[in-house]
Amino acid sequence: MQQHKDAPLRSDAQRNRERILEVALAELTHSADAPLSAIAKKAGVGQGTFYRNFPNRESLVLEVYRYEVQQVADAASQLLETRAPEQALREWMDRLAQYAMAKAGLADAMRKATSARGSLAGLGHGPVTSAVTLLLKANEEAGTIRPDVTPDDFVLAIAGLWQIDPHSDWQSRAGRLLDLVMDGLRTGAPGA
Amino acid sequence: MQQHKDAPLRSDAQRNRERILEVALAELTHSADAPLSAIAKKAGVGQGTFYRNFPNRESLVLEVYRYEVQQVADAASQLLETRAPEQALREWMDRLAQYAMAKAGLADAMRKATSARGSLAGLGHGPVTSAVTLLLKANEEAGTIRPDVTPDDFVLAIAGLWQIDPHSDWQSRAGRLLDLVMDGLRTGAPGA
DNA sequence: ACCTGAACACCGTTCAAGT
DNA sequence: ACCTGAACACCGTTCAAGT
Repeated sequence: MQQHKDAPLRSDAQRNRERILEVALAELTHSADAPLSAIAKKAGVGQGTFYRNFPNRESLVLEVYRYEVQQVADAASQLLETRAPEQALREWMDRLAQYAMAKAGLADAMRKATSARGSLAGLGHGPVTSAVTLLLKANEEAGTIRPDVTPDDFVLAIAGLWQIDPHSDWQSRAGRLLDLVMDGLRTGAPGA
Repeated sequence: MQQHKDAPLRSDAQRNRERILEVALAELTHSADAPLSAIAKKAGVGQGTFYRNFPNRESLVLEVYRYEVQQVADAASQLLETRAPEQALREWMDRLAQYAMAKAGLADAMRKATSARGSLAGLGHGPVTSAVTLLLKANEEAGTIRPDVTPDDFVLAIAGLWQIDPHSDWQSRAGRLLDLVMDGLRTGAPGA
């Protein structure tokens, strides 16, 4: 008997939750593996309170970046309105790279949000997959990319992004990778 | 004063080191994050002995898979002798995928062996990079891929491999990814 | 219904004492 | 020169006691 169906949190509980998220955003942005205990402490809540809200690290990370991830996802449809499908796709990828590099923890969140067995809900297969589906569909219909590319293919193809060191000059490395991916998406029939 | 210049290890020390590696291979292959303490225990050595040989997890992983990684790297030149450059490249990628999927810990080793800031020696930038360089060069000269692809580009392009769950049916996902990468490598001029 | 903080478990790392 | 294993530090997780 933990919590009623959709009962709103008690006001103090809600404040606690918000403070945790606030601190976590700052902390995780700085380094992706900041200790959870340190976050609890800085947020001024006990360990138990922390764990009631976020039973494990993944649930915290997903929640912290839910807003940012949603924003990235939303950019897809906006780009499709103002640009040709091909450009929209490419610019979206650039934005994705920018976000990932700016926030150290976001790359992890993305990996989990897109990974098949991310298990945990929230962004389950979520908004990013939807955004990708949208972009791929638009491009397929415009004939700018081949018609057999799945969102899963795409996510694997850009996985190199999450491996780039945000401190080095990631710009050129990411750019070259995305150029390569775009070309791969464009060309003709797949192999045997 | 730990160890003379190239003095051979005392025989008991050498046996210990070998037993650790033996156990570690089995253990890490099964799950990539097996506790180091468990490995030490199963190998029948004290914690201190373990740490003398492998000061951190990475050094152990690199050493454990040094042989396997070397084998994958060597396959490159062998393939180039018996096959057309394009086929050699593609088959090498397939082998890479197979190894990575068979050994849970090897994917991690690969990431570290190829990552720019893997820091630790051993496979520093090592044999894998050499193998990739070889394969890319042969293909560039044969005109089967574009001439501006660096080993770094390639490593980032196939990074999706390390993200595939070895327990699911990885075959098709890896295959589709590698098809896509091959096409990206082949096509004409890069973007703006 | 929610909070706190001590307590526990686990794992990596060090080090004094042995041979 | 090398080994052992107890001891320490750190972090995640649980839970009895409080309001």
